[in-house]
Amino acid sequence: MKTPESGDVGLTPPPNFIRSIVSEDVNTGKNGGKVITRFPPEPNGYLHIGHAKSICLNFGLAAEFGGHCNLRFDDTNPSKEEQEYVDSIMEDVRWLGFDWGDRLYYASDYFERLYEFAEALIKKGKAFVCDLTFDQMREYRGTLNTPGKESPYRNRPVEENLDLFRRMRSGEFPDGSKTLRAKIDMSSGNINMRDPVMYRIKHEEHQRSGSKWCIYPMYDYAHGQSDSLEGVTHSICTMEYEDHRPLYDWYLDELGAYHPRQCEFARLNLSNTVLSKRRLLRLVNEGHVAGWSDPRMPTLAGMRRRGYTPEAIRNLCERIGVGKKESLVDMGMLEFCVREDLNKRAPRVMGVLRPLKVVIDNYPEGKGEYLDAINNPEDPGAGKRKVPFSRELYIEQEDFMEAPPKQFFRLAPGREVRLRYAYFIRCESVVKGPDSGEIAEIHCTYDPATRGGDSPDGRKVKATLHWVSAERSIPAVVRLYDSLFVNANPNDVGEGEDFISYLNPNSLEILTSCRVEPSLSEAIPGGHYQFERIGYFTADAVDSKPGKPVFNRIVTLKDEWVKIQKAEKK
RNA sequence: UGGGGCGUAGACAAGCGGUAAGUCAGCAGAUUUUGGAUCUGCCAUUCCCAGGUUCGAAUCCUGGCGCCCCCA
Repeated sequence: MKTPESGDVGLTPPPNFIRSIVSEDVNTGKNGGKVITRFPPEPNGYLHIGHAKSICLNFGLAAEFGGHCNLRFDDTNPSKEEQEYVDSIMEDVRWLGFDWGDRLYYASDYFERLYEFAEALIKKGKAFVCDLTFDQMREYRGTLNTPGKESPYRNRPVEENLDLFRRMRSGEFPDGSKTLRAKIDMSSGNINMRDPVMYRIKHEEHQRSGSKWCIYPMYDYAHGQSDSLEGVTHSICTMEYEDHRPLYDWYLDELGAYHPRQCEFARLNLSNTVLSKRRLLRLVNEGHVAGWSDPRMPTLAGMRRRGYTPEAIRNLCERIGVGKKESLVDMGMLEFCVREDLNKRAPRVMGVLRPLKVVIDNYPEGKGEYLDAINNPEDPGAGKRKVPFSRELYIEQEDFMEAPPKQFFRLAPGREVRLRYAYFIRCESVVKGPDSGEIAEIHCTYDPATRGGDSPDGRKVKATLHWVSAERSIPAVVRLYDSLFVNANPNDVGEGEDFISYLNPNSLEILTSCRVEPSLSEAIPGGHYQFERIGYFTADAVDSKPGKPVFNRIVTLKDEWVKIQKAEKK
């Protein structure tokens, strides 16, 4: 999968057992050497990074073996699905960089075919109409350790089943009064095989088929047959469906239909966040986040808003591999992927998050000048820009210390540092606030001979600071995001505990008095920038406006100094 | 007292009978007008445990143990 922004994704995909299976099937000429996969989301939630793993796998395999991947909405449940989700899913898959072409399908389009299959099974004596209520059915099902009992309706004659099923379809019976069940084995150790329900009655409007149907197929029944109808060769799903495979196979075998091969892989877990639909829904509904696309959410919509790139996400998916083992991928891996991507292409800019005023006493009052700054040292083609310098500047509060520890080599009284692309400055004095004793501003002198940042006499400084002109910078709002949860695995909660209690109270900090270089007045919404020495940011796609930029922090830069500080605390 | 799956470093993950790849993290150094980036070196005598087979086992066999999923 190539994109204009990054052409190196997926060129040499690492080996994994699913690729081996597909590759072998291709080599042995199975399915005529064709590979057709599918991504089958249920349109009842937003896609998250766990889905991205599946999307990358399915579309990636199809691309690698010259096949294709279908996008199929598994919209068999009329009560839970909404157009909002359908739209967001399509947007997210496209954003990730994949294209299903004209292969957009809906399971609901197969309702008629699915119905015919069901009648075929009835005629074959492999399915029956059951009058057990929901509760009775649960009773009859048995438990993990005890076999179930056969339904008293199990041996209805074929003709009666056919008649009843047709009347179910025509709307003669109320919701829940009857189901169509497969006749398999009530004593199976695999509970999925204990005469599973194929159809239930639901007098509900379906968003696509309207009121045409009042019976709807169950997932297990609809899914495999949909795969079959589409000629899918490899039906790739997550491990929890491994138990369902015997049923998947059973339907197809009894029907004598084209039989795709189901393969299961372990779903993705990411540290410090949650990826279950139920939990994400709770975060949204209980207002812990500002909706599905809150930049802290692991949804693709949220990650996009946060500023993560599709390249980074695809790279992550490749790096983590595909296996059957349950795992918890460290968020650090994702962060590495974004840094790696953005380092190559994000233009560098200067912005001061927590400003501290610096006055250059020996710089002429009223004077101003423009200095050359390199847009991206990693990309010579990115060119240069002019940054305004003046007598009064802002630097980062944390770049100055009155009484620095030994390892701090930024600005301090009497010490000289470099202002990036500008001059060497030396701190001469500190002015404190009237009451609090807080540092109000610092006074420095500059060395005119160091213009641009080089010293003709070869003297060295230990630090280079970013800065902005007090007068010629513009205000900006910056939102600092951190992980949503404080513990690595919020799913792993003790008895009676709620994952909500592990929410990170500091997952969002909004800074409103930031100053950024004037070029950022035109920051492109959704564009990516590296604030030198701080991190990668995106101009918020919704809130950022010309002249009034709003930035989201995607990820910090690696920072040796915070590491040192942490080490010293210990 | 059923069925299915999984156990290789702090986190991922190759390996498929010939003597433990790679990535992230970590550590050390070089370099650096971002304490960024880059570069170099280090980081599992051992693969859940115990037996067995073999000249040789992470890989094969037997028996344990642990974790996950399925009745919701």
